[in-house]
Amino acid sequence: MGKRFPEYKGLDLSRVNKDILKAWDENDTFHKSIREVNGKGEFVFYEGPPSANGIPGIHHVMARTIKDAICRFKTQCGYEVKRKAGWDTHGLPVELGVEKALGITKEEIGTKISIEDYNKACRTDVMKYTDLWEELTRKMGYWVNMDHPYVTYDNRYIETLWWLLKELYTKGYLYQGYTIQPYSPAAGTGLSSHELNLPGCYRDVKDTTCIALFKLIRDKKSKFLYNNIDTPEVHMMAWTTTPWTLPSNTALAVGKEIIYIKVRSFNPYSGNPVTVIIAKELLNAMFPVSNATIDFSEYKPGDKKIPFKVLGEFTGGQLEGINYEQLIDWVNPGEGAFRVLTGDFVTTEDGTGIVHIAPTFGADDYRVAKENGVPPLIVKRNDGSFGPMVNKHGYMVPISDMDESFVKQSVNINTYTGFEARPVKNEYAVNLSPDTETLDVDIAVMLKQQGKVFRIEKHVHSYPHCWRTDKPVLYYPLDAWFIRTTAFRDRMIELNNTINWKPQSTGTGRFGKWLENLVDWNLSRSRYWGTPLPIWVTEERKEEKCIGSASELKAEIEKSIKAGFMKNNPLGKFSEGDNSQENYETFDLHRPFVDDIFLVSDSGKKMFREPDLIDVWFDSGAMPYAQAHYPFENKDNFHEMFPADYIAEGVDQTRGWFFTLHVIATMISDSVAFKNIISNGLVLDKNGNKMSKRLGNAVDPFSSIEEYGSDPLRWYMITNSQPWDNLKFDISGVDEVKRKFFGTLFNTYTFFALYANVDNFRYTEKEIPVIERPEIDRWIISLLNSLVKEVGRCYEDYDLTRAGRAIQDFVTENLSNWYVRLNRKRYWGGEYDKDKLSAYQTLFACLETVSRLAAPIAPFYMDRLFSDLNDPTCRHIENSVHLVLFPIYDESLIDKALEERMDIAQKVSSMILGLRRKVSIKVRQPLARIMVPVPDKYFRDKFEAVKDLVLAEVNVKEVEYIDDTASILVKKIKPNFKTLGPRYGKLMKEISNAISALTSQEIVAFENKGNHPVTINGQQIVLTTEDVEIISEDIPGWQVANDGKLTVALDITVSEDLRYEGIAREFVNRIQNIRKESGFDVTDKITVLIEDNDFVSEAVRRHTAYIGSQTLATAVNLVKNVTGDNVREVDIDEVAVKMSVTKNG
RNA sequence: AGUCCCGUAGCUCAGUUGGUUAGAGCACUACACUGAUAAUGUAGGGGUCCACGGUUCAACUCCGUGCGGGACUACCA
Repeated sequence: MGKRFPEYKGLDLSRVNKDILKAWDENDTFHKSIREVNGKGEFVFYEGPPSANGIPGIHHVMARTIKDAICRFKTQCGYEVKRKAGWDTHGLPVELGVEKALGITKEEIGTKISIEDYNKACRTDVMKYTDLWEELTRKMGYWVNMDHPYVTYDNRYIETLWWLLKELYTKGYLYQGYTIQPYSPAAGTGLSSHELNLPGCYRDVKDTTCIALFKLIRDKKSKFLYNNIDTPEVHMMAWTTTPWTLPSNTALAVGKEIIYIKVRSFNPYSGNPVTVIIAKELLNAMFPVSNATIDFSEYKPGDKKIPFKVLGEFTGGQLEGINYEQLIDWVNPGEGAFRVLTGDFVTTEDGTGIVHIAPTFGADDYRVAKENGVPPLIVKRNDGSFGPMVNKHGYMVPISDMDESFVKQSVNINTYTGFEARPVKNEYAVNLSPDTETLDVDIAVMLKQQGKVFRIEKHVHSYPHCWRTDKPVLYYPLDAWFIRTTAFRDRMIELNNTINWKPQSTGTGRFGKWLENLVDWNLSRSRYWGTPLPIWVTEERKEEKCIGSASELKAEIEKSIKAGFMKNNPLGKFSEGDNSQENYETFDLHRPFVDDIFLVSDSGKKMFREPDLIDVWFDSGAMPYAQAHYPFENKDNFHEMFPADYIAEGVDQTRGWFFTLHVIATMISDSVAFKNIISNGLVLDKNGNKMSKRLGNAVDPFSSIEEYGSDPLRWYMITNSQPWDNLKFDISGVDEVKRKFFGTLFNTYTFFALYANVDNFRYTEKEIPVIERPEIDRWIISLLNSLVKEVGRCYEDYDLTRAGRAIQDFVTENLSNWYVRLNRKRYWGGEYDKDKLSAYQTLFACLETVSRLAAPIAPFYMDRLFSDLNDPTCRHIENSVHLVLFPIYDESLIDKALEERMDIAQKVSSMILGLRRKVSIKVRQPLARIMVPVPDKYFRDKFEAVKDLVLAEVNVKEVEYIDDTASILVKKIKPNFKTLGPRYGKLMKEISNAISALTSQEIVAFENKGNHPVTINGQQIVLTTEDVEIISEDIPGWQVANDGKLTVALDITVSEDLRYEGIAREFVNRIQNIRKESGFDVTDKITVLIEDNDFVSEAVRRHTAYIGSQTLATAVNLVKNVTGDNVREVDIDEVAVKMSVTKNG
């Protein structure tokens, strides 16, 4: 005798979680699952490295379930899925965390704490929650290989990054440029965006603003503006809150779609006539409506009210390309400047709808100028370097600081002299008397004198301030290293089109649009804890070297030692070609150690490392290469691990990891980095708010797993909504999943195990061919095969949600609620015959297949279910569902006609039960017959096949078919819009009316003839039966129910015979209850004594055998007085009857 | 500001290529059922399918414009 199927008291998924984890450990199941079957090869998955300096949240369970499920599925398909774990260790969050913990600021690094100690702290801090992460990974059942995770701070990892950077550098794709960033002249440092978001940083200040008048140049392009005007010139008006940037103006921007108008008026300061251009919407902000009526002849210079007249309108697009004269001629920027551009950032919310562009002092300005080939205004300084007109201290560059020949060539000394060396904001100067006019005011006054300004006014606006010095921030060009991603834009778009995105819209939309608007990747970060830029330059920046490996660095240092720039070699102990961790721990490529390495240039000059770090996104984007320490290792088998078949992360990574993976793979390997991708949405709290520790609405994954186990959590997250929709996480939903899906599946198994053990079913008998099994078995087998097909297709398509929902639907609706419910009697009692065996084999197959289908999403319980089924039967050698291949469906077992028949049976049963309910006749009371109208010629055969099931389910003896011709049916007719619509179009409404107007006789005639002519608007139309739907709606005098085309009537007459039978069934019910209450085993034989009572005794007499067989009673006796043990009084149709039920012998 | 996602019952979600009674589960109410029982069945209430326009014989579905929620990116002259 083999093992029994384990039986359980209750379902404790938390317990299952723990037990299965233990089993996985003991059997080393995970490592065993990393194998290939049938030569399937590898399925490459990349793990997006989490940062272990934060505590894992419930959303990580979501993202990781998506990763895990696909990997498990592919394993089941026979692929080897290696999935190396990794840790993201660099970056700002780590640094900020350490700064907070140590109570220091960025400026104090290097003074209060050495960079070395600081980085040491970062290195420790970043791994502080490693244990928690590993615990979550384990408990949630996320199978990822943690044996040798890649760590981004590892020197080997960094070495690959350097190699990649050198590849880019050598090809000319890594270059130095500048970018406009918030900069504090007082502190001499750039500010990061989070520093600008510190409270109190944005402050209202009162600045002098002005609306400057830019004089257009009259040529072919601008010709149309000079029609019907009486001034020689046309000016464009542009507002600025920073007049000090006006000398750096090199362009104007308008909105392409914005409507602009030409206005004739007067300069308020000089009183001279002017013609100006302004956005139509802002006309009245500049020219009050009331002034429109003032006669021009009445105006005198100096008048407060200035008349105006609109002369014409045009779009911004028409203005594009027009040239204008430089507003302030201090420095000549050279060719290409002073053009009107179009920019999408231009609005008509304030100002004039025309934006003054100073590429050196605004990020938008910089971008739009660059895109249009407009030069920034840059001066050459006497050290040979170039820079904006304002120096790093916030002063206008003194002429003495400029390069002599540059001054001669490009600077107007006459006009500039009065302004040079002045601070652009008075706050930057130390000893300035408080009443000193600002540069803004003086520039405005100068423009006023020249007639180049239309309005000067004080304006209060919000402006960012440096949180350290309290002084205003400038947007200022700062040096930075860039990757020339724009050179690969088209190729990246092309490659992106080959990627299978889930959802597709993220790929074509969010990601695709991002690629189209690509700008070069700014790689520089002025921080401490990260991958250093491997570039050394000489002091005058003429010579550069990019280092691409540890051995190269070691060799270069040797040269430097020879040249006398270094005393010893920090990489002295490093031996080339030895890829061991020990060898790579003999040195450190981080700051400050790399900063102390000086190299020698080819011409013999000392070289210093560029102090920047690289963007951490490069770290993670380079992960396909760096996790393999490519090309120092894995050079020959790299194609086996690149590109990835599949990755998955949150949609917030679109511009992060997804992008950097794509860029680097495109630029280095001319390939995609991943072929399939699921980007999931956020996990919100149940009210749709973002979870945050601060608000206290964050859900702790550990306690949820502890309470429910991982499976319900995983199942809920996958099936509740599509992963890319935000998930409103509600723990009661997890509870529901537990009850509905896992509870039902567990119940089904328990039911099976109970009887299989009673009958000693061990699946040792020969398999009964499906064709020989009863209809209902073939039905569930057909559905099961359909399910395998559907679920496999969904998984293949990376659609976990549909897969999970299909499984759940099968288990709860078809398997449990229909198949098992209708078949209960086949399992219990009776002979161990072919029918019973068929029932066991069928139910076993369903349960076992479900365990394999659902294993990717619910790895714990499905493993339990699988082994519970497999241990006694040994159908598979493997002891875990995760080592067994995914089921294969048999198309020949899918019988759609059978599925349709059963659908009819389910609907009819449901309708009859509804009717019983309506007339309050219990299902236990047998009824004589139902009547079913036959809607078409196939129906009768279909129904015959499922007749017995229906009759048993609803406890009715007979079915009677009613033919079409019978006149007792009341028919209803409905037009079939799908066939009529395309044919008759506009006549539909009339046809519909005509059809509904048909009488019952006409409908019958129509049915018999097969067609029916109608006349609509004088047009003869012949309707066929295809064009309408005829249903038998009612049978007068009967209890009738409808569902779509199906109609059923119930005969509710209860004859004496039926009455007695009903009472007998009542007894069976009571006896079963007593058995259960008394704690009898299902197999115990009993003796039943029933009080001899006029009302019920006839029923018992007639049905003694029936009662006995149903309740395993060896004797059912009527006695005068019931005595002895276990005497009870039960109610049979409101009559009290005494009876006793006792266990035999 | 741009790009993308979402908006269907009190809640969570389905809704195939447009076709006329818009579904399921949960919750609620009532009544049943009970050898699967931490289940189950039947019935009921509950919907301007976010709004407005358009295309069409016909729109929850397609198009446009808004509104609301969310994500990312950029920024305010």
